[in-house]
Amino acid sequence: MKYFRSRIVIVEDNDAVREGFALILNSISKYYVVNTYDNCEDAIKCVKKDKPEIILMDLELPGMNGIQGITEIRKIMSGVEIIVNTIYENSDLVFQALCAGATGYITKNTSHSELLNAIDEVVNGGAPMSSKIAKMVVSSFQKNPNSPLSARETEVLELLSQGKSYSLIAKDLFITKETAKSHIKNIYSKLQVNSKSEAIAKATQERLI
Amino acid sequence: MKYFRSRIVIVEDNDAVREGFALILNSISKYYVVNTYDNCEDAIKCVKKDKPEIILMDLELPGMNGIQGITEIRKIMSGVEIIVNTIYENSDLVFQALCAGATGYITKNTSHSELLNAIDEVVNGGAPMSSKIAKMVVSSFQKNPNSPLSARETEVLELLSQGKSYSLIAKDLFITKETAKSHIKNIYSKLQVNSKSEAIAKATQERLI
DNA sequence: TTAATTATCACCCTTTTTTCGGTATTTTCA
DNA sequence: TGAAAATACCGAAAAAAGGGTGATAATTAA
Repeated sequence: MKYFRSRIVIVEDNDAVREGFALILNSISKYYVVNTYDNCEDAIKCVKKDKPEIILMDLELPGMNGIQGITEIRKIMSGVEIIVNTIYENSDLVFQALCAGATGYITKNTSHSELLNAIDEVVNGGAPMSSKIAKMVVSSFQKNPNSPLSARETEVLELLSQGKSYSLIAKDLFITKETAKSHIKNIYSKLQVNSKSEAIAKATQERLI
Repeated sequence: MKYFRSRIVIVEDNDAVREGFALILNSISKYYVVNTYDNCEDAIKCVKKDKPEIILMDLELPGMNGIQGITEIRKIMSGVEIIVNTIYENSDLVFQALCAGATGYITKNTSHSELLNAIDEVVNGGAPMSSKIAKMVVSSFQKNPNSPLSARETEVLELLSQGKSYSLIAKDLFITKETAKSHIKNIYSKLQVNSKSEAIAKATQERLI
């Protein structure tokens, strides 16, 4: 049981939506809307004074965009939980927001009660997001099943990505350095790259490892 | 609206739990439990015949473990949705399961109705998981705020991880190749590594980039 | 407000590693 | 019975790593 109201800041450029959220949240005893902003810049300036536990944040804002905003706010208050609330359900944006430090990502077609649930989830250490977003996030972990590489080559690539040299890879796989070299040459030609780090970059992008 | 019952397979070694699930699911018109197994090996053998859309899978099983099981099943039926249902809420296991191809991960303290919700979520293209798991997954995207590297060094490391050579990095940052080299040397000493790919591996592990 | 430290930039030389271009045998599997 | 994969070797050229040095700006600590 929480004894204090959760301090919430809202960053949202649509006046009606922003004021609406504030009204709803303030009507519930466990929440307390400290401040609301229609742009990131002002929110960043005041975040130290506002000391919110949770920030409800739109991404499409005039001036600084939401992703940069999240990054900046995180630099100032690393502990704050940021829930993105946007109309966009674009995979790049989702990953950018999460990487920048968002805890949750919910789209604007969700109902008010779901928004309240999302806030509760965050308070309880969760990471609220729509099913579709969750699926995208989970998919990003999964290997590409159509790898052009053979099993052995994948094994070699795995070791490469662990930072191992030719000699170490050879030792690990009980083959000669020259053989490791051969495998790597084939990997490069299949992935159309010509260095270890390029191979790792491509393999990571295409989730071959 | 779905017109056909979702074909479900259950892999769970506890007889009571397994039969319980099957009974509950079969009592609901939109589900149909094709088969149940108390081990991975048998499930793998029959997955082609069973043609499930969804597999409900325990991880602690006699014989082959659940992670390997997921990998094998995915090789045979790449489209099947696998929901892990286990008592363990260990981060390594979660990531291993997701990487191996699990779509959802729910722990065994969730109620039956939540389990049913999870199945529905999967049917509708979602990725069900508990708040705590979701938070772990989301956290895995977020940068480590306590990086030992300077801003410039992080920039260089970012380019390194994109597979760029010394000369390309220098060109991108409008510095000489020798300066890029200096930065890289410093990065190596701070991360205690001695090659590009080791640096990338360490940076990825510690989420410095 | 200094003094000290850190960050950024830049150069040189040597050694090691990697890359590129080949060739070639054996094993495995469809 | 082929084709692909895995194994192994060689030499030249290019890139990276290891060891230094040093200047200037910026930031932090005393």
